[in-house]
Amino acid sequence: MPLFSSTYTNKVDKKGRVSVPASFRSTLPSDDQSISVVPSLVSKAIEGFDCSYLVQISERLDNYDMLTVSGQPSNPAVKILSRSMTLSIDSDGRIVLPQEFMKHAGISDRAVFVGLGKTFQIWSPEEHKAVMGQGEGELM
Amino acid sequence: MPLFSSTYTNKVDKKGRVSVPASFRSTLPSDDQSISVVPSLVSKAIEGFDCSYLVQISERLDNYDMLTVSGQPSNPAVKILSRSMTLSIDSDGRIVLPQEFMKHAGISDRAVFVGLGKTFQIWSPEEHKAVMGQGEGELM
DNA sequence: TAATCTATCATGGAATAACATGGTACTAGA
DNA sequence: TCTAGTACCATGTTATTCCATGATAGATTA
Repeated sequence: MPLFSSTYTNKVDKKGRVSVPASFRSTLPSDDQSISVVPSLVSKAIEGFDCSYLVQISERLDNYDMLTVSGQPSNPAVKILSRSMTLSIDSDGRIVLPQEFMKHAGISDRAVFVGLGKTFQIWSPEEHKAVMGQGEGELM
Repeated sequence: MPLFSSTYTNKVDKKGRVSVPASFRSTLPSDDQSISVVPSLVSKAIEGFDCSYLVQISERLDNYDMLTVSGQPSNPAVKILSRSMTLSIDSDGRIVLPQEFMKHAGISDRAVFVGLGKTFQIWSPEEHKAVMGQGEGELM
C-alpha cells in the first residue's frame, strides 16, 4: 500500500501513547519505522508523514529567501521544519504524542488518524467531527 | 480484459467476505491484486477502482501544499482519500467489505458488481434494481 | 455427438496470525 | 530516591489465511 488512506480512531492512554493504524505503518519503509509530525499551520490538527518527506520540504528552502525585510520567516517550510518532531514507532506499533502537540490538536483520550495520500492528519474526535461535518461530511 | 465490464451478483457472508468477479480480477495488474474502494459521494453504492487511480488523486494535492490550505476537508481529493480503503484480494479471489461501507450501500447478504470501464460499483441488489431498473426495458 | 476430464470459480468453515490496548518492569537523569 | 521516559510482556478481539466442497464451463477423447 503506497498511500495513507482511510480514517481510524484509536485510544490514547495517560502517557500519550497511541497505536498507529496498521495500514499506515505498512506504507512506511520497513527499515525506518518512524514518522515526522508537526502541528498544522492552518487547523487544530497534527500533520504526519514519512520522514523522507522532510527532505522534500527542506529543498523548498533553497528556492526562497529565508526572511522578509521585517525579519519574519517568509516560507511555511521554515515553520514546518523548525516545529516538526520525529517519533519512532515501538515494537507494538505505537508512538507517544508530545504533550504540546496533543494540546494543539485538543486531543485527550482518543485520536483520529486521517489518511491523505502522502501525508496524514491526527485530530481529536470532537474537532474532526466539527470540521468534517461542515464540509458536507455526510456521504449523501 | 483491460476494462471492468458486465454485472455480477455474488454472496456476502457474515463477515462481509465476497468474491470479486474473476473478470474484474483479470483487469487488475498481476503484481497488485488489490482494489481501492470508497463510498460513493452521490449515491448509495461503493465505488471501486485500481489502486493506481488513488495515486493520481493524491498527486493532485501537491506534496507540500497538502500541509497548508489544500489539505482541508472541503477538498474533494481529501474526501476521497480519507474515506477510501485499500482491500487486498485473498488467494481465493475475495475481499472483505468493511461494515461501514456495507451500511452505506445497504448491502447485507448479496452484492452486485457493476463494471464501468476504468471503475466499477458495488450495490445491494435492491438498490441496484431500483436505480438501474429504470430504462432497462428499452435495451432491446 | 456424447461422455468424461480438468481447470476455474464461488462459497463455507475452521485454524492461525495480527492488531489494539492495558499493564508492569527497567533505565537514566535530576 | 523520585520521576519521566522507554522497553517489554500479556490479553481479548478482530481480521486474515488456509483448507474443503460443490458448481460450472471448456476442452479432450472416443
